[in-house]
Amino acid sequence: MPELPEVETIKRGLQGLILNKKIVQVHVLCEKSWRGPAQLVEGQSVIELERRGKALLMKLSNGLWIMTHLRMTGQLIYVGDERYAAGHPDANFTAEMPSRHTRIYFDFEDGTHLYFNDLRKFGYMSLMEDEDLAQDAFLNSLGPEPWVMSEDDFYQRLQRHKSAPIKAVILDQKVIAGVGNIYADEGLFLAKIYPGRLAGEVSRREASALLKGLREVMQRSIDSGGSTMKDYVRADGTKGSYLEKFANVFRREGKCCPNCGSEIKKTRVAGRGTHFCAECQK
DNA sequence: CTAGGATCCTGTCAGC
DNA sequence: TGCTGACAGGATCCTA
Repeated sequence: MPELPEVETIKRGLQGLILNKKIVQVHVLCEKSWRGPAQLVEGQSVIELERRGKALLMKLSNGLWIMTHLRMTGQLIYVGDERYAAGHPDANFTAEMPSRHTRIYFDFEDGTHLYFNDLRKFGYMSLMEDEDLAQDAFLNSLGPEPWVMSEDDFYQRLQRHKSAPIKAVILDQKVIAGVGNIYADEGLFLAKIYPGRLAGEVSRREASALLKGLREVMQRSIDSGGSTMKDYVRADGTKGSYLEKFANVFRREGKCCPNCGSEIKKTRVAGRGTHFCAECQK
């Protein structure tokens, strides 16, 4: 689930909560979810947080890094006097920690905790040295961040995958970093491009609109605080969804297109659930 | 090199 | 109620 805006939200949220706090113990409840000698983390503190695409990097005081990839169902939950939960939105946001989906957690010196939960165990935390980071296959193959890439570069990259559906191409992290299923659908909607169109059929002008659309919807998500506990549980206690804050089509099948009023459809493109307006997106 | 499908894992939901 | 299959906000590995 967590795509670029969600990871950015986590990064910003944790910034004020865990920075420079000494980690006294690491609990690895699921071996699959952790890579590296966990004891090297104990006694250290997080001195810096970074994000690359959908990966979160925590730099430790001893120079090592913890790279976290949340994949489909990962979430990070900080519990202290205040609680901060972000990532894949589900009932764990408000549940007692650790829960049965907690894979790893950290105890800080001040008695607070950080929990890494991941229902499907696709995500992981990896302890790395500078050298490992420099050689990491995933990080090295990442395409540029949406705000860094030029429109020309984006168009050229699309042209390298002429016979794949445009949606499949923008989901490819080697093409552009951080786009996942939600923002792919939303960006294509804003650019008025049908997700199944072959990338080779996308014009230079449309590519430009698509890059702008992706930036716009991601920025809107980041500005409104991504997926956190706050919007999962509304002030009145009812369950909300952060998608309400920016989504025009995602998980809105059967509802009205905010643009033209016709019915939003759901189909499959590139093996993924895909939402679009057949009137607006050609 | 690209494109497409299976795969990792757990849970939920629709349909019988 | 209980079973079965489809599907899920991701990325990799394998094959053609």
